[in-house]
Amino acid sequence: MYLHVDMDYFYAQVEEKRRPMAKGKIVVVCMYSGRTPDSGAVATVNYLGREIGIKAGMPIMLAKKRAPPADSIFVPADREYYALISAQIDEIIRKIFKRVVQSSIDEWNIEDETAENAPKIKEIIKKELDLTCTVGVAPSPLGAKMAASKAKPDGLLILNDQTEKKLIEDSDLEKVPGIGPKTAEALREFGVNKVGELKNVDPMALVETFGKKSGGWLHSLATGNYPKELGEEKEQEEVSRYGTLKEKTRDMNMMINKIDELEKDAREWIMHMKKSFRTFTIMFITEDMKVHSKSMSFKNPMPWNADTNEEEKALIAEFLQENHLYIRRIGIRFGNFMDLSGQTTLF
DNA sequence: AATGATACTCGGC
DNA sequence: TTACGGCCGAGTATCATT
Repeated sequence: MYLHVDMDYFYAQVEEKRRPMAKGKIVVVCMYSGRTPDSGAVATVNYLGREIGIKAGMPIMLAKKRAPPADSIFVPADREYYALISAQIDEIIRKIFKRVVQSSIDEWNIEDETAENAPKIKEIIKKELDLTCTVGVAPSPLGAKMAASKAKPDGLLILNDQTEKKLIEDSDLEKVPGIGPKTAEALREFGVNKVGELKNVDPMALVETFGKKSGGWLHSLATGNYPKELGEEKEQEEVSRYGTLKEKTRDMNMMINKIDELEKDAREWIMHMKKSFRTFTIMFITEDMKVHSKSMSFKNPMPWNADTNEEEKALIAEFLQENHLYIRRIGIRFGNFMDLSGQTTLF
């Protein structure tokens, strides 16, 4: 039996509790880019805002056009604070359950003998933090997550073998976690509009189109043969920081300055985690909003404060040579970590 | 031919 | 009129090594 806990409109709900001002208002949590006063995107919005069509990912300017100023507040996302609240929720959940895997800042997967404790999670989180969540319970982690999606906000939905099967088979393609707009569109080419209709597609054709892993998984949705186990908790494998440039540019100094600013934070994380890194990547978001990247790996693990200035410049120069578009946002990513401690056991 | 490493893109949240 | 973030892991093609 699996439980899936999903906090309701998490960032916006946390902001509602934190600001008495927000009571009864549309709350739009924004990631401001600093490019112009209102440029940026919506991270999330409460249900009052969703009712009038404001959505995550929407440009802030567009959201402002829809929101009556007197009835709405726009607040900058404060991820450190949300991470703190997330850690408190994590602690609460781990006091109740043994097998827990946190899958994002506001979602948890749990394995338990029964569904009995599902209402208890909701009660305790409400009582201790005054936050609502939705809990899905099902024979598989996938079913539990889809149950939670269906029941939100502030819901509880418990499925058995039959109702889980039905929920998945009757589901629209995009409502299955892992099927996005691209996969859904490609499946429509096969004449598939609901998950259950995947039964009619030759598994080989799915593998052909989507690759071994994804194709096999899609086929499993139709046969009911999808994974029934909780995954392992994994250590973070990469750390990245992104930023928006003041203006679109192809100027090396502008980009290097931004990278230097961004990587400080990422490197601090590496230091705190007592890691070394072997791979780093420069990410480019061009004026057409497309994402590109250039990466390289060192033969040996590098300390958190290793100087990578020359390598960064080389990757940027390479990108500029291959690509003629202006760059709007830039980012840096470190990965391929090695532990600096506890290596003695290797010998 | 098999296995592993690397570079890069996709997409969820 | 247009408007647009910052993360992270999964997946895959291709290259290198044996």
